[in-house]
Amino acid sequence: MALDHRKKDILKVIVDDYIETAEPVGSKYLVSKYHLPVSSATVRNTMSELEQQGYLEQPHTSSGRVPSDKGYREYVENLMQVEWLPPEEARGIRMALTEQVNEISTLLRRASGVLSETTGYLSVALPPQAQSSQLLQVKLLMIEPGRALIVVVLSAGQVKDRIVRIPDLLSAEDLLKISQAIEANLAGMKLKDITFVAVQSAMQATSLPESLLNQIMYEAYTAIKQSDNLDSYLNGMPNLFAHPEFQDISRARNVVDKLSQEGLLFGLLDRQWESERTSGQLTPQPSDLPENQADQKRGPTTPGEADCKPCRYMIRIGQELQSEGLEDCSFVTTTYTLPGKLMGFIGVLGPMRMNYSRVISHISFVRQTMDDLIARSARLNRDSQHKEQ
Amino acid sequence: MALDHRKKDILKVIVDDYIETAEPVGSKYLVSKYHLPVSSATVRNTMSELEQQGYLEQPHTSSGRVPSDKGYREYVENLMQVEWLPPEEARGIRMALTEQVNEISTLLRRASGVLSETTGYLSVALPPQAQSSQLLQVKLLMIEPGRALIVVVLSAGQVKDRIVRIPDLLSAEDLLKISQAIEANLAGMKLKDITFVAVQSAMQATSLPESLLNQIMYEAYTAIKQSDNLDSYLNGMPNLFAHPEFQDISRARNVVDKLSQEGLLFGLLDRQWESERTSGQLTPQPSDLPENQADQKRGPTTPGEADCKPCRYMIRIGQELQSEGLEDCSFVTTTYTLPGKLMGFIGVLGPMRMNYSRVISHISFVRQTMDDLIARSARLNRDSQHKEQ
DNA sequence: TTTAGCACTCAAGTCTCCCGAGTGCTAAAA
DNA sequence: TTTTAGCACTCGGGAGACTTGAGTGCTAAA
Repeated sequence: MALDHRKKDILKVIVDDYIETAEPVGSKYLVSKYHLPVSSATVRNTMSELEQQGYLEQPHTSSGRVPSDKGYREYVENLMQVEWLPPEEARGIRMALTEQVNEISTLLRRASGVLSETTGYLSVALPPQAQSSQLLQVKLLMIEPGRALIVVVLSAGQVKDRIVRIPDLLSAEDLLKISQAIEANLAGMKLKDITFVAVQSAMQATSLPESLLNQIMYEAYTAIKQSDNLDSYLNGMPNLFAHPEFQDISRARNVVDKLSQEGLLFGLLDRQWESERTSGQLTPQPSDLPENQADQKRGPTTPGEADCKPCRYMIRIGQELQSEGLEDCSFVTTTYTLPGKLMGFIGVLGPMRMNYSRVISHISFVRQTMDDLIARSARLNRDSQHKEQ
Repeated sequence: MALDHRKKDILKVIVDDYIETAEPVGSKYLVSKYHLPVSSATVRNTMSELEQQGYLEQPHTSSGRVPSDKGYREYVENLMQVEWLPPEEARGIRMALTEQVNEISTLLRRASGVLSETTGYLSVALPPQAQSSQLLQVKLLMIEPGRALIVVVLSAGQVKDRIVRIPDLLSAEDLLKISQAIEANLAGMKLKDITFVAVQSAMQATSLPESLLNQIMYEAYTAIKQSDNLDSYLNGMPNLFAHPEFQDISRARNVVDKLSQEGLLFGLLDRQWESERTSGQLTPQPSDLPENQADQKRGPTTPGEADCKPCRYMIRIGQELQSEGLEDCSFVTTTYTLPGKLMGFIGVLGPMRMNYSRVISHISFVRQTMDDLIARSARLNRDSQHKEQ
């Protein structure tokens, strides 16, 4: 069932061209534009076979062919060439990401912004799955009697705060006691391992009257548990409208609708999360990790950029997204890593006809740069900690 | 130059009908649909005069009339009737806003969500202009050597945190000292009155070596000053696509483009801010405060809702927005108030052909409810503080 | 196995025609 | 003086006919 050489060549050229022009491609046009060493009739026969095998579709009789989901899948797995980023562009991206970044949230905002700008599609960046983060600190600050600010600091520099109601009688000292007790008992635990009972028993160590504690216990627990509810960064919505597949307003609306739904992106990425953990196959097709095509090995253009190679990424095409309204879209995602086996996601969403090669090289580079920055910052901290001792 | 009675009637009916149908309205149709006591010829004459006076436009000869910017302006100022919210709807909104709200940011998120859902347009909610907020607390929490979390608490329960680099040598105690010094010197000041010199002199009271302080001073200053950079809440983008004026993708794109520009909304609202302060006229037309039309005085349907009356709001129509890309839109905004003369904004953006009456009644009610909730919460705090003494 | 040739298909553009809702103007009616 | 009836005119938009051209499948020859 594998495709012979000619079929591969022709399929590749068809997808390349369709990505470029958004027009169904025909046999004669193909031969003349790409100087194929065969006649249009031969191409026609090949196309016909590719169609029978499900790699191509015909919008209507007597029109050119268009890649099917399966065709794109074959293309991204075996046919396309991922180009390296031109060094100027790489330098620009690196600078944009490096400047003035103290927090992971700033880095994510930048990453998303850069991706949408350089690819011309929609991009999204999600903070690490905080459920696996460790709790580092919990602080309770009195705002005014009856209201306190609870600040939860997680590993990898994630911070979440929220205001909670507390019993009027609690003093600033009580709050200090409570937060110290929580920290003493829960610091270092993973968020997902923290239970209500754990919070309860931690707080009982404060020897404060139980009646007071009862009122704040639940607030503290939910504040801690929900601190994974961090912000996602989405950029480039207007970019989508530039592509011909979204000229039809109803499609555009479907997509915007979907993307506005809180939680949808998390859902999509959870699936990747799953498949990363089990490092197994994806449901629709074994799609992950096409990281080692032979034709990709030609080196980078500058030695300085040598440390960026295409990395683990996942591509979901059309139906594979299993999301009504996104049938015409593809989603390329990858994960960045933080110390402590934490992972977060960045992704680019565009029409199925997106320039996969371009997107992959950009997202790879952004991911690599993020990993570098994070690692460097972690190293700096380790060093300075070392120095202190 | 004032419009006589018939002209007013006819203009009102035209705008009403155009808002409902989005079709240019013609004379004969108008007479038969609304049983006007005059003939179509008379209506035609009147329309022709209204057009000459600039209240109506004709998309092309031999088509019906459409309101112009000026026509809408006359409509919202003198012609439309603002209906009260049906009590069930009011109750629903009130419940949605009341539930589990501890923070101003939650309230804003809810308010924006409710507005976009109930009006079917796009809505936005902005936090109070923090430059006029008072600084209440500044806390510095050690995250790890070299990095600290600075938490800035403003009046009205606004909280902003960010991670800053600090000299490696600073200890947790140093941080405590610094934050206490800042609080002691700056607490109670308005954000806009805080200068770099003030921070500087505050921190010198810590008697820490100047070399250490120099490194953190600027960070602290910018963290405090930029704490007004709070999040805005925008909902209902997909709603816009449902309206016929945005079926043309390029218009839709213009709007989405504009709205994606960080800062645009703030800019639009700054202008309102200005005009609220000087309580003077708006540039294009004296547009604010049409709050006392006589025909609006018929009471609410239930006594329970009696405390909600249409409030100060501002309507900007088409060109008045002075924003390229939003020429076909209108923007209805109002301000909610917080203790200490703080003000924030909520607004609804829709096609120029939006249902102003509906939007105004909803936004008024939401504003009123927000003000109530905020005031009640402030009262509770005052009471409990009182009790403690 | 490949190619040349031919007949066939069909979307999309263009042209024409026609309909109807709408207008402005004028002269008669109120 | 104001309103109405009547009439001629306008023009967007929909329906239908026609053309064009890029594309296909099939068959027979190279």
